[in-house]
Amino acid sequence: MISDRSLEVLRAIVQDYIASKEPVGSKSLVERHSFGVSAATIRNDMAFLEDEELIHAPHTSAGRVPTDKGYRLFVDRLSEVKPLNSAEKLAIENFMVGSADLDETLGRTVRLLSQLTNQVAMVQYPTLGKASVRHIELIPAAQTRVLMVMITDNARIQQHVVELGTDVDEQFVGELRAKLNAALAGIALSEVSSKVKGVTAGMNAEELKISNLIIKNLLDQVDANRQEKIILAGTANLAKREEDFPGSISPVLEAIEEQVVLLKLISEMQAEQHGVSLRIGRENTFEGLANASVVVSGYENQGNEIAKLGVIGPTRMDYSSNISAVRAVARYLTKTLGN
Amino acid sequence: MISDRSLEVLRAIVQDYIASKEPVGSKSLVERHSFGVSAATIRNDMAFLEDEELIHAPHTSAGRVPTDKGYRLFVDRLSEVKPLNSAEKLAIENFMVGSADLDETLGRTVRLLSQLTNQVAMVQYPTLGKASVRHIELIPAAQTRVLMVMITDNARIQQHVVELGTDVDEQFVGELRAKLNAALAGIALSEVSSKVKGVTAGMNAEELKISNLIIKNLLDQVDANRQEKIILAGTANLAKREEDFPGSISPVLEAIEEQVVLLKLISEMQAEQHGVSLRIGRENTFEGLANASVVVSGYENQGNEIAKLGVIGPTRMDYSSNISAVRAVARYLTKTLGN
DNA sequence: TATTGGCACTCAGAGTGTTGGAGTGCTAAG
DNA sequence: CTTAGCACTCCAACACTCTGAGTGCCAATA
Repeated sequence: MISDRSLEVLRAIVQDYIASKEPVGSKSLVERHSFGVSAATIRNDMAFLEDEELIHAPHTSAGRVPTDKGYRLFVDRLSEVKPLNSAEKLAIENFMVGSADLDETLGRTVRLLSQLTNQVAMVQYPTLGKASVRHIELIPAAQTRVLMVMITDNARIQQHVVELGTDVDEQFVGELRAKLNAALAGIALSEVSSKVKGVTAGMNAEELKISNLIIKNLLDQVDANRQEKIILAGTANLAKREEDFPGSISPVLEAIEEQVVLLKLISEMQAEQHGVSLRIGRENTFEGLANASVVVSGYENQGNEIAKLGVIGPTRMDYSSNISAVRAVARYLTKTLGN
Repeated sequence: MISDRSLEVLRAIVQDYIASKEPVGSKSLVERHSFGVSAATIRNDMAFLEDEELIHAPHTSAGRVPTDKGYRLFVDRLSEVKPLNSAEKLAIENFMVGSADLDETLGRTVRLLSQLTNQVAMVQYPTLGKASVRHIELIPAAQTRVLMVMITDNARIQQHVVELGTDVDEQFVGELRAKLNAALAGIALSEVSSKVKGVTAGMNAEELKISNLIIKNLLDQVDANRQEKIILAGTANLAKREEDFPGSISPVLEAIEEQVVLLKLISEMQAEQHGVSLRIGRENTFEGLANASVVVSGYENQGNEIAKLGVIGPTRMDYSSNISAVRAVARYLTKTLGN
């Protein structure tokens, strides 16, 4: 059983280490915090914490540093979420004012989050959710290809090229476009697959084949979150924190450059406490992020979580501030999308 | 007047320095190259080159390092464009095979270029060029806002939110949309501004006001290259080359993260020799890129340059290889777009 | 006049001691 | 359980030396 004082010691170590970036020893610990006991006692507690693998000594006769496990215990049980100060709140308000379309809103959001935390920020584009079809456009793009564009009423545009395998018959494509729009305009995305069936009535085999190709593609886009996308900001913050990443920052850069890695990472993270999800150091399955921590929160539209946003930084980060920043920005984004 | 041998010495210094990353001295120079003269003679030449500010000694009794001016002379007069080896050609072919829509093609291209050069690669999205309007969509996006989407027949989509200042009249927006499409579908972008005028005939003052707002926005999009966009790949390569950037890589990261900076940079660069444009070190007006060089080439569609692509790396980069890689990728992209 | 060998000089960087201080673990006493 | 005391460890900083690569200059030479 871990004593209460040991936990206090762990909290103190984490806090001091985050502040000073130096391993923290028993003596400076009793100086800076009022435990009411001597350094020797603290040392006993530290020995215990080390047995539990919550802290770790980089070498004999050095202070201690929290392990991933130590940080985890800290955020789960010892840290309070620091409320934003008024300057930060103001920054958020100002940043969001006058946002126009989705691209711009998300672009602003990701920059805001990176400025607020001084970390790398990421925002995932929303999934389609409850939107409905506004317009479908088919554009002959090459000899045998058609570009399909779907516009939804939540102002998103999805596009994809369909390879037909045969030459494009412009007139037929025009007819199909009209039929699709007649059948689907105003229809919720969730209803598209059922409503689309009637469209192919009365077609001959050749036409049917082409139509089915295009419709299949359309359906792919409707349910596909494969189209997901993440935008980043503040990559330069990594370089500034370079000393926080043992070895090099380049594996981290590589990881965040790979949309696939980020999407996988994000999708694995489900909200825990405070509506925020956290991965610390080696908890990230991806090797390149072994020295990084990820803070993620979902944001909503019409009451449903539609995507996530968050920050990536060194394991030695200020969890309290970052968690509260991520939460706050997620809330403001939810609010902005509500309008 | 610079003697031929001095130029040879400069070339040797640049080559050795790029290869070894160490300042190069007179002795190792005569060992590695057959000048047919002694080290003392080379030293005289080096003194001359230093007077001309083509090379520079980091400190007394160290070897010499090319200056920006030295690199410039090197690329302009001394270097040959290194043809790609067959492995590289193969890589390009394989990479481009099966590209589908524009997004994907450009995405592949930028990754290809970064792999080929081991530098940060960038690709600018094409300007609208000679495209024509395929479809215009107006979507009420909020109380007083309309999302305008323009689809062109070269498979590009531009969107923007228009703030009307008054509540959206859905029916009128629908009518306007129909009128715009009737007037503009199939019209070349260059013709849009003249053809659009008739649309507002017979409208009352209120309708006219709204229409003009939307039309103004439409025209903005037509001629605007402000909508331009650049995609990046291989940022992690910067971190790997960290020692090549005196100080820190973070100013460089900051610069390339700013689309505005990159766009300005690119727009200032007009093709020089070999169809490639080059900025070396402080030739970049942007301060953060003082230790970086930029290699850029345009790519074409239907015989017109529609946008640019290139790489960013340390001033001490292998110019020959990078120039040829940028050229080759630009050509292949041009070819791919031709299909 | 251009080239060369020789020479004295410089200096960064690597290697080696030396030292001080912060930190530890252990033990015996309170 | 806590504490003071003590012996021990080891990093970091500093000073010092040494070496090798490199330089500039000069007088001799072709």
